[in-house]
Amino acid sequence: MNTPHRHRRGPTLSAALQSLIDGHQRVFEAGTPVFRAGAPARHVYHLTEGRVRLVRYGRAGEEAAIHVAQPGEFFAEAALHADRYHCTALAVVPSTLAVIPSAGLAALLAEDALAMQAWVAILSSQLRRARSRVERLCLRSAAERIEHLLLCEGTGPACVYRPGGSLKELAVDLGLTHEALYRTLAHMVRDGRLLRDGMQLSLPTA
Amino acid sequence: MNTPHRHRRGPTLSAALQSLIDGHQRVFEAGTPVFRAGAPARHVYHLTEGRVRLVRYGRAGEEAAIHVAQPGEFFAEAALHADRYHCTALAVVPSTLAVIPSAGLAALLAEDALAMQAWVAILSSQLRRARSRVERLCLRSAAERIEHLLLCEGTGPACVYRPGGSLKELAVDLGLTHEALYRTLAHMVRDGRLLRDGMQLSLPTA
DNA sequence: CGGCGTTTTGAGAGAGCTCAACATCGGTGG
DNA sequence: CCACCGATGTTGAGCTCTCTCAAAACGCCG
Repeated sequence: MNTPHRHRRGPTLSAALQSLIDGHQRVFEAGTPVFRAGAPARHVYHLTEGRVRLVRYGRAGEEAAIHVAQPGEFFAEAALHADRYHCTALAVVPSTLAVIPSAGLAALLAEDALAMQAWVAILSSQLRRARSRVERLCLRSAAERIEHLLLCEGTGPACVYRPGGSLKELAVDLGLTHEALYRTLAHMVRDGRLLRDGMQLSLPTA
Repeated sequence: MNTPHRHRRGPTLSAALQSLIDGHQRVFEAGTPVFRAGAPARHVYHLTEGRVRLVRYGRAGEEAAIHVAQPGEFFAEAALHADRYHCTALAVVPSTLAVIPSAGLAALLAEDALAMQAWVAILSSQLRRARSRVERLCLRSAAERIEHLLLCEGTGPACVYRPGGSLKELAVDLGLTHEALYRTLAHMVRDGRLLRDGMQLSLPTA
């Protein structure tokens, strides 16, 4: 049922930051609210395992997802600077996450320059990836999105990319249905625009 | 030709940060590279006016935009933590921007706690908006994207939203063609799912 | 008035979504 | 060992929505 190592690549956390995470692990059942909009923003969170949806609600009760947190991600970082949460966080599957008092985190960042550096690096890295994903989703065709993914997230000159999870999850990441992704992958391989070795994708050396 | 106040809402910059921006303004002609991939990462940038594309290139020379910076945004913030730029930045129109030495910025952040706090707040805010936009672009229909925009970026209970620029620019932001946006707005107003007063959009109180 | 850009509407085509069927693989239990 | 089950992977056919190309109304400014 589990996929062992889902932690996304990114800057390494400082030891102090890591211990802060390790010391506040809690488990939330599926459907449980982690926090609610309007509540005092007293904690920052780090998702270890599972999935958490951050949503806002309209008058008519319609739901809008602001973000879906993945394992290895911080969320509600704004609790450091805001009084109250502006959205509601819901565990969509059984999830374990670190519930970090924002006061404690603020204190650590204020006194530990290394931790502060790590924190800024984490935010920068996440921002860069989110922006990249925005541009990817603005591309109209499935093939363009896949090429963009390899160019931006692939490693080495061949832009080798190995998805963290299943192709189904990759499809969600690309804003496609899994059928469209399968078809497009097959198409691109047939046309010589993509190399595929099982789960490993790369660009042909033109 | 110009739209006077394009600066996006967000945390206020500290005075020290603002003076750092004001002191390093430079103008780039359209098409001019601001920096190139592989070059030593010695500056962080803040776009005052214009537009800058951050791109990566594949083997075959194909271009992939990582991000398109808007006025009021910082970009290449990662220059604080990385040795070299991982992408190329190109001015797409004549642009004025602050070329901030990363060493100077790092020094300021290290000694001025207020500036550091502002910096973290800026990054958090940008990250939140980028994540929200990712979710918006994952929605399939134009109407859903518009509703999501109002729910996430609108103010007050009616989710009043006034786009910063023209509807044409808003369409780009939503990942739609301008035709699709115009049509969908008209459709939604006709169906009573949206209120429109000139440029001001809001949700009907259900 | 005469451009220029935005806004708006029309018609056609293409791409991805939806629904559906089937293959494949790993695990579970009789 | 094999039957069964669920999840992932894969392919097919039709439909819907957006994109594309086209044209015209509108506002703004020289």
